[in-house]
Amino acid sequence: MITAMNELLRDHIAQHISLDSAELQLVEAALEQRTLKKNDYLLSEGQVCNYEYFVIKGGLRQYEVDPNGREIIIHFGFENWWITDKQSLYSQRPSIYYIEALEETDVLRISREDLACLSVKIPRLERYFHQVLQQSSVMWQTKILYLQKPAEQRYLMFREMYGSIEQRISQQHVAAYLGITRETLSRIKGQLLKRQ
Amino acid sequence: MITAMNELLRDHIAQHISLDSAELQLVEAALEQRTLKKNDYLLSEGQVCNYEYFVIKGGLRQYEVDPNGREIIIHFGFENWWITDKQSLYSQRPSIYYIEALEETDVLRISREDLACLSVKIPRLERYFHQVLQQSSVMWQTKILYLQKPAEQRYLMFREMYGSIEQRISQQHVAAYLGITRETLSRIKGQLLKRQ
DNA sequence: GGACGTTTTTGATAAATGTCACAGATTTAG
DNA sequence: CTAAATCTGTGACATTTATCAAAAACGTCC
Repeated sequence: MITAMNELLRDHIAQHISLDSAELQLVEAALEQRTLKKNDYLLSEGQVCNYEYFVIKGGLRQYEVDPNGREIIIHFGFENWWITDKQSLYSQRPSIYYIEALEETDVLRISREDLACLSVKIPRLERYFHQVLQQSSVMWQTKILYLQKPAEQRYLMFREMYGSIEQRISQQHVAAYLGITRETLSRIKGQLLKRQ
Repeated sequence: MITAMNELLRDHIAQHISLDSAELQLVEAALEQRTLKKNDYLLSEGQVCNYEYFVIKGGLRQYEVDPNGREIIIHFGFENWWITDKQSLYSQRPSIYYIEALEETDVLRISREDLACLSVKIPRLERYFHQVLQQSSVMWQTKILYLQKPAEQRYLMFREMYGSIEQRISQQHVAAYLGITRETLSRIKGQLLKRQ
């Protein structure tokens, strides 16, 4: 039997807990693969989010559209990241976010129900998801810290956190992630270049 | 035997999972109570954080002091909240944060090691902490969203999230939490009063 | 009840960031 | 390969927010 579960996810899990092949097969059975073209949506405002998604190729952005039509990006998801709207997933209420593909993207998804079942059958899996959640919590805390600093410092932190991935994100999306306008970001980049 | 564990925590746990009295006693044995006077520190910059703290009375603020000496508050902790520096706790590296009492405060603390032991003995406890973490994740995500909006909207969201607790926090601390100056916050409050 | 320390308010001014308009540059689709 | 669409850079100007200084309000301790 050919395993459908991507190596990336298997490795990612293995970094946190070890599963035997029977357990891996259980996990695998709960996963579905989905492919998105650029600008396709994984989730739209008003939908109830029912899945956690693991990115195996490509990139996504999670954003809100505010009453003035402005997009506020709160999160990016690239290879090896889990992404979902936890708020909607846990409350089972309509999401206020869009999750959209920035490029051609492959994800594995697992439903809330399947995840709950799996957690009962494989308690160690809860530890894996707990550790993933801890990591993302720390990231969010760091982002909160930097959002309270001036624009230039926000951009520098973005570079540190997203490193090589910066080139895959358009400048307007970086700006929307940092809470500044694209014009301001453009000027900041110009100044940084002049200074170095 | 008199139980040292505060009712607040017992109720808080009971809202998520149910423990029998033997299990409760195990948890209790791992907890220590600490009392802080106003302005006492639970954690200082440079220390490695080794505990998770549950507030049973009073309030705390978690903040960074930036290179210019400005305080950036990323989080408050009041009754019924767990508070810690997860970044330091998980990495066992020195913290960049202070956690300071805003008023006379009682907390229960549990060490990282004891928590790990307890999680093995009482697997359900992991679910409790997972759910607590999920809740705080959602809060942080909401804060990230609002930090990308203008000052007035940040203040309004603060009011919604912290409601009645606002009166227990000085205005300069609210400002430091919202990433604006106290002067700006004062003017915003003035305008809101004039408009309503 | 006063005196002290702290916090909040207010005003004048400076700095940072946003807005709008448009010209280049780059990417995409046919 | 070219035309259209999208993204990025730049300038002039508006708006928001920060800074600094001082006065008013508040709290606390004798």
